[in-house]
Amino acid sequence: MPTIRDVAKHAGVAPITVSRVINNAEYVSQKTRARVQASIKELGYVPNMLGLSLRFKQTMTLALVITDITNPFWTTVARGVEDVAQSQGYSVILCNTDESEEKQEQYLNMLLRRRIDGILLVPACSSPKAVHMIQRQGIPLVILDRSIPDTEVDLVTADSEAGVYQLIQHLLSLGHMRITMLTGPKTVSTAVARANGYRRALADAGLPESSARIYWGSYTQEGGYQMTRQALQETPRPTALFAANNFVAVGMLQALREEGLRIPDDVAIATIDDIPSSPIIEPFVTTATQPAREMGQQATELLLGRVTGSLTDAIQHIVLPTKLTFRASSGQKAGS
Amino acid sequence: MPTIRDVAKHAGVAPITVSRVINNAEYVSQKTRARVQASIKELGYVPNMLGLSLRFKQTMTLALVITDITNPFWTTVARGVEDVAQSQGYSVILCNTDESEEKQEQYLNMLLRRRIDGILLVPACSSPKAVHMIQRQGIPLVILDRSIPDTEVDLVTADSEAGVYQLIQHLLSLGHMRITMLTGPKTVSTAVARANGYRRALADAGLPESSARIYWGSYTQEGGYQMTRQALQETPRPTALFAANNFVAVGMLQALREEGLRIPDDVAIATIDDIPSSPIIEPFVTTATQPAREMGQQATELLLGRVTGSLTDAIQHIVLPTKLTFRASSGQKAGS
DNA sequence: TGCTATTCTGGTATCGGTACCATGATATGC
DNA sequence: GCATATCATGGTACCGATACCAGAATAGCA
Repeated sequence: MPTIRDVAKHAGVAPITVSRVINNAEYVSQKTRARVQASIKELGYVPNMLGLSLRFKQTMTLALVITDITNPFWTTVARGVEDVAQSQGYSVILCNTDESEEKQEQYLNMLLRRRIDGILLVPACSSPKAVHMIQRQGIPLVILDRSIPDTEVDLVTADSEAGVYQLIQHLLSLGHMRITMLTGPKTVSTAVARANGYRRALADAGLPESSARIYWGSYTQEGGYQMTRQALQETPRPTALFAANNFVAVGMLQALREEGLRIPDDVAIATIDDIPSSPIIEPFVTTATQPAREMGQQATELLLGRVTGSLTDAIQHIVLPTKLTFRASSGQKAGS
Repeated sequence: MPTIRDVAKHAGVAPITVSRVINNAEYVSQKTRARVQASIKELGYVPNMLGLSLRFKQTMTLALVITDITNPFWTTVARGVEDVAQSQGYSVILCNTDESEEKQEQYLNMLLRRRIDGILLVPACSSPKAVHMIQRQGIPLVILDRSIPDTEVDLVTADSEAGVYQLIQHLLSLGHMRITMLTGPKTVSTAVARANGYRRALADAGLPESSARIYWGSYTQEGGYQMTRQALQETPRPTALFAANNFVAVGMLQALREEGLRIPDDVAIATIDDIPSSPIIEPFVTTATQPAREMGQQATELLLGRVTGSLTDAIQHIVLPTKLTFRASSGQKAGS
């Protein structure tokens, strides 16, 4: 692969002159410019970014560290990230941690060695260790979706606590008095926030704390299935179930189908984030949807602000509203 | 950010000695090793890969250039790619072309400047221009999913032609004589291959060429909707519709729902690749599914074989079988 | 013609690693 | 005690770009 020196030799000039031609700098005569351009074309020369990256300490690369790209929510976030990055000339390296702290640490170490310009991180756990490691190296960092306690870091989340609050209020207004919450692990901030939204809605409705029924599990289909099985054992049976994420909702629906329970007649349900729905039927489940693409875009814009230095304000916490959609699964007529 | 020279100075040794400690090379005394490791820790030193990349001309980076990560098929492919790459120490840069040749070219130029080690490409068009540009630079390249005519290049595809053939055979065996094919643009090889599978099945069943009804559109929901609207105008109306990809199928279902046509009683349907299906109902649509994750994995293994030089065989064309699933939408009982 | 201003071109150093070779220090064998 | 082998360490150069400064060529003007 030819270098700038090969081109220079071929054109009978100095490397720096070729550089000036490439970058459209002033002070290159028409004759020289044409000769150099001919040489570039003939040799198929492509400038090597690595030299520049080494010299000027910027790689024009960001990293997106998420739990799993096959979750449609993260897919959409990723698309938002890539769009904004691309529009400003940055590339995005994709990393899947599968919620494993070990995998996350491996990835982060690799990213630091690569001297990428900034990191978008969905933390696999609530420990601030990873954040401190990145901050110590002075790499701009934006945390996505989940917060980390007692940590000064830019953050972009959706207000799922409010989403849950409103949906629980909605269920209460439909007369449900026994609403059970199925959420994620206590180490994941969104799982805790959503449980809090649930508790707050009950309290504001004047219900005693003891009326709260919360199951802590994993944010997976299997977790949703297990928690639903347990929740249905309660006597009296809950009249409504709330799934704290879309995978939990899928497991919940599976368990309800196996039990032969009708929705919403036997049990009403609601959830956070849409579940995949077949185009042959009307979407069915009442949800509070997080604006995934917008989260990706805003997080990337914030990160690039830090990277380029155009943004020097204090730490930001951007909270985007969720979008409520009331459908048949909660017992309400669709569209209302 | 400290360099190897900073660490060397701090530990009172030469940079090369620090290098030896980092790489666990022989011939470093215990005492020196301990002192250097202490300095590394104290300074928070992280080696800079850029120096190595520049020197040894490898960046340990691959690129995945697809049309759109929000399509679940590509998402799954991407996951397969990332898994294999990660296991061998490579990172993956993600690029969405949105089927635009211009965007593709921009991305490829950027990737060449980055001196990435290899490219996985889903071509936005059937022109061999992009392939030639990459091959001229000597960058290993594997084409995914779509072939490019008259071009010598490694290729990983699914045998969707055979999948279509079998599904059409299946529809014929159920007595359908008027089957209409809704496919993608003529410039996309899979759209052509799937049309060919359709024609071959008709021919082998002894039907005249004139019995073929093929609509060429775009591989999108909108395309599927438009083509279905047109197809339903035919008299006599088709008794079965075949959608050449999952997005087309979604548009098709939408149009059929609007027309109030029942599946399979009024019209039978089948498609390539699963469409998202709600967990509240049984999966419904008869499909030939492409093994997306495996395609990503095999393509990446092939690519890394070329990158590392461990694979020097002739050009390969890996064709993976599709998986047939007969469900209710074709008029057959589920599971049979 | 001589002087200055402008245009054009190039030499050298640098970014952060490691390969290569050289050299000094210590251990081993007879 | 001396030759040789092994261990331990360091100096220099290089990968491919461009910044910085220097200097040469030309143009403009009195």
